[in-house]
Amino acid sequence: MSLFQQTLGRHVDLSDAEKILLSRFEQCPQIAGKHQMLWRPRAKVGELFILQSGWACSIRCTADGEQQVIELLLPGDIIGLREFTFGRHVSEASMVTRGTIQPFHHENIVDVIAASTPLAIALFATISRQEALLTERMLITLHRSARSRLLHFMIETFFRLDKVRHVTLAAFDFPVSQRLLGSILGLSAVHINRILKTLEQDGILKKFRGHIEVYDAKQLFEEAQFDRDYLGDEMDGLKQRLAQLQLGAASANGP
Amino acid sequence: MSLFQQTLGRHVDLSDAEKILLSRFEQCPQIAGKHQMLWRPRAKVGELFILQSGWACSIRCTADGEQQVIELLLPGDIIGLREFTFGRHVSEASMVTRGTIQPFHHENIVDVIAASTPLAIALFATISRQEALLTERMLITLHRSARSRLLHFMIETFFRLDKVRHVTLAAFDFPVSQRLLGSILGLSAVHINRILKTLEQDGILKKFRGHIEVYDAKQLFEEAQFDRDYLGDEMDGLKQRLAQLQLGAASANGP
DNA sequence: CGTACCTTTGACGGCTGTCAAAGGAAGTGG
DNA sequence: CCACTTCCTTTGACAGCCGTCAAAGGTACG
Repeated sequence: MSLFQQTLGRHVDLSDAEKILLSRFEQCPQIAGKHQMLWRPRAKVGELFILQSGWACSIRCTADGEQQVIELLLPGDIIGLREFTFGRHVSEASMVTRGTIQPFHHENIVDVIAASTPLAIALFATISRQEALLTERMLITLHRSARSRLLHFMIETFFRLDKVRHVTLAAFDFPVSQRLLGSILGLSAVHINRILKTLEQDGILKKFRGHIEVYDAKQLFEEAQFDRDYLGDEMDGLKQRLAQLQLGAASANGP
Repeated sequence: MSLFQQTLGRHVDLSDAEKILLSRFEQCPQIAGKHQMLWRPRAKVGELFILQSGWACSIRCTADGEQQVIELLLPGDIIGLREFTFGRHVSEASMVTRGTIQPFHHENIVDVIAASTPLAIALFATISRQEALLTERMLITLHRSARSRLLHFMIETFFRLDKVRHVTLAAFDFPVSQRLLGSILGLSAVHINRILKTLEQDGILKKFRGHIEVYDAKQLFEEAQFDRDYLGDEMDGLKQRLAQLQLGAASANGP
């Protein structure tokens, strides 16, 4: 099963027909270089991308040339999902590392929604989870210290990675520069550096160029006050109704 | 045309059949009192609400009893849309003022999505706009001063109100206490008060209990660096594809 | 008429940004 | 393989925004 099917399949059970529908999106994979821009701000919304490998982010560029990172995108994520109903992009998107992307036209999402209610719901669940990530980040930004924010972001990213492909907390890849961390968390790169230094001194973790080593997971989670609830994939309340709908459709179309 | 139809109709053109489908949601309106809680945190997701009149908000309550406001909801908004695919609520919702709400079960959204692709897309557009609001608020929180944040929030709320029912910038209702403003913007009530005082001294605006009077709109917009892009309803790129789909469906079902 | 909440004001302190400068790492082209 | 450039990391000094605490007056609601 492909990464994309796996991602949407976290929310609903996919039939063979639906897998075929999705496989149409997974053609023409492309290599995207580090820092490659995927669309320009204010460009008409057209191509979206499934991120197969590598990390990406969406960015807002302010009038005074500052770069503000909106979200970090990991393998399995759809780049641009948040804006596919807009006429024009309000953000720009670019690769954080080199990676593989599969472009598709935003109109194709409409076709999928029209063709399969379960997939439509799965897409809703996907965008809702994305919004939940954003909500959590906003609340934490508003109410916690820089150190707690940084720790929380590292744990969140670890869990998101772990869902896609098993990684270990003790040591995992984390190709995000201190400057980029600052842009994501709304802190200066200087301050990020100071925090990282104290984290190392306190024996909690060490970020060493492209990866993180965690020395004291217990204290890490304690300080970050991490609550996994918002990362859940389950959709219990709706699966039942989807099953009813499919039964109804089957009997209507049946012999 | 009802408020709800008007809200979804901002994104797509509604057929008569779709209006009938939506009218099913708009039964049994209820009065909800000030501060009335609409669901408890961690409750199973069940009833959602169309807000017909009055203001509401969704809230996260932390372990230490602090209240963090996630979003402000205005007439025409769907309360709980962000969480309808989740098994359990991660937030709680409550009324800011007295108002009217129309409850419906979250499974009904699935039925609407199954019954009408244009309505499904309109719901996507709605949730995407909600996410855009959140994104904007997060970026502004991360990168702007408290004063700029407060001004920006006031303007945003004005435009959201103005979409639903024409209001004037010179004087409009704004039933949000200084404490609540603090919870929304992640500032202490004390600091909100200090900012409001300077805003009045600078001749920009005055918040007087339940409403705002704007004295100097030009300077207001200038300081807030307000950019309307993210509030747009248009969905140009997808309307065409929706029309194609409907034509296809019509010829398939036709005589 | 009393109680609870909201607003207002002052003093103080800490977290975090800005500026500046230097050393290190990595990618590029010859 | 080396020189060069660019970006990233590290460190120090200093300033300012905004939170916290405390207390008093005002307002709404029962």
